[in-house]
Amino acid sequence: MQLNQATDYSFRIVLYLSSLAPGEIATAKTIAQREEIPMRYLLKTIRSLVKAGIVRSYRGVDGGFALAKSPKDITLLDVVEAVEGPVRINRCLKDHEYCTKHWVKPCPVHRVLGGIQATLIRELGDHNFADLLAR
Amino acid sequence: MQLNQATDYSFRIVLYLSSLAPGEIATAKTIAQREEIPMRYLLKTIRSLVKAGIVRSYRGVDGGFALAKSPKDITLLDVVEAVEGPVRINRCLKDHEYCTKHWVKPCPVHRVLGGIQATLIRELGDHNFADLLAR
DNA sequence: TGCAAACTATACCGTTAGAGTATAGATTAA
DNA sequence: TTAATCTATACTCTAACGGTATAGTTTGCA
Repeated sequence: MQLNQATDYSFRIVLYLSSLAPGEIATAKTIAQREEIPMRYLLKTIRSLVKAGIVRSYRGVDGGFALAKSPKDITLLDVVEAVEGPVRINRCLKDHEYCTKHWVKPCPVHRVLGGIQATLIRELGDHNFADLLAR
Repeated sequence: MQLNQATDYSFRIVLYLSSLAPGEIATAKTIAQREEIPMRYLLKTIRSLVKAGIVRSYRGVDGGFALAKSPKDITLLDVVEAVEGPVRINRCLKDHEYCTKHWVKPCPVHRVLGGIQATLIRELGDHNFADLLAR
């Protein structure tokens, strides 16, 4: 029931890139040092942000990373899903095999957890990185 | 970011015990069969519910398990915490070492996640097993 | 008294996911 | 052409998860 380390790093990566001038590029080395993330692990982790269209990468000399869109268009949810995939707080919400055991209708736990998960997703989606920076 | 199998089993165990007459005892074998939980794993898992004061155990012949209190006094949160410990959605909310890196005040991600976690905890605490059964 | 039906305690096992490292390769500016 | 960067893939180590095994304790009852 916990976001993993890569996600936590990713929050900090995106927050840092959000603090730069629009379009400004930072190298992996700079980000790693600033945010105290192991360099090679950062390189691996940031790939999911690139693939998700949150971060853009530039190869070669003077290359590096920059946000692919405006901080206000990136939410916590975007980052979580980029790194961990869809938010599912319980297996029965992922695989309907579970929880249909002794209930004709989906079991009540199933339904209530579904509601709680929906709230969680909504809240994560409600916070973008422009707002975060402003605080 | 997912509740584990033991927690899911525990929801079903408590829900089943809630459906019995007050004070009625069910053996591990019965619960295991009804809820399709491996018997030995159930015996291990249900210990945390006993230790948390949610379930009472009775040893010896005619022994078994029953709720230690009324279903309306047991919430989803009680069960989650009994099995997994306190709900912490991010490491920085567990260990203040993290996230204080480049911020004098706690970092904004930290603070927002704290709020989201509070909502999650409140919602889990809002649903008791009497309500769940009634649905 | 002794036995069998239950739970308890502890320890073990196999698999998977998480966190991080390593190596070789591709791209690009100068 | 070279050096600075990112990319791809694969590897390692550890801890947690899910489950099993064994031996022990408690209790009702014949």
